[in-house]
Amino acid sequence: MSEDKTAEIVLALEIDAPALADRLTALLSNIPGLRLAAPGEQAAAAIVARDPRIMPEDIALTQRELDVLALMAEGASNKMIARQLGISVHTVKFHVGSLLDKLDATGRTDAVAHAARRGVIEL
Amino acid sequence: MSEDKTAEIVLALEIDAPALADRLTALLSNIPGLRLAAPGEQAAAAIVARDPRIMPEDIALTQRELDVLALMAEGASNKMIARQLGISVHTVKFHVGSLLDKLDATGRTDAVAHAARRGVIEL
DNA sequence: TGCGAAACTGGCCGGGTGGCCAGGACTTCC
DNA sequence: GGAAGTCCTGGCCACCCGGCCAGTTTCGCA
Repeated sequence: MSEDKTAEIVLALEIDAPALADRLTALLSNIPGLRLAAPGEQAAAAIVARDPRIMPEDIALTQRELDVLALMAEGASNKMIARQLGISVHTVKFHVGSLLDKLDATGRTDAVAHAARRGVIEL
Repeated sequence: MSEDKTAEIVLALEIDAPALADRLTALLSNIPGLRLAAPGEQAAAAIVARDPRIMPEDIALTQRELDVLALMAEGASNKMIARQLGISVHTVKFHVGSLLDKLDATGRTDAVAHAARRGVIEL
């Protein structure tokens, strides 16, 4: 398990589109210090698709809503969020309500999942 | 804006670890046909971390717990999960309780976030 | 064959959540 | 001077959630 810091970087290629995958394979196969992972092999990093359609502009969320959303993603309750932001629980619930509406979610768990899916927040 | 089929492939580098990011930047910055994306720029693909330590083998979750977890990630309530799996709400709550325990979460939202973070589920 | 672990179900209850109503203060834009 | 948008607060209430108690069956293993 010698972790030589000059060891090759193993990169996994996780792209479905054959055309793009082929070109990346060709481009990356002859780089000293870099190696593409064999199927199933553990890799330090992976190349994944970035479909632009997934993120149609950050959905109009206000700063306060983003604050609340971030704390929701940490599993914080309304009470904890209120304490953290220095506002009342009622106001938190107000913002959560707006979030559920804007994110088209049925509950706070769904809201966090939706937000994470479209890159509004990072888990 | 001609979409030449030999156009550069734009690759986003989404790696937190500075050391790895730097090495990848150095390795990938002089490859004809490949270009690293500027911050915020739309990319065809992205390089993301694949740290094995993050996933210490799928944490011992039973099949039933995985079923419940998947539905939780969809924002389903205990009642909906019960209906979906054909079991009672009490049993759902039992599994949710085990999930909270095993995932070290304070609530269902936190559980889904934790599970997504360590790759147990895919959002 | 006995024993424990896992899965399933139930009742109960305190507290959390989300939806509804209402109001006020502030800034920005027309 | 409005009008619109954001942010903040309160009360009320049905429902959901998570934790507690208890029990059952089923399974694999020693």
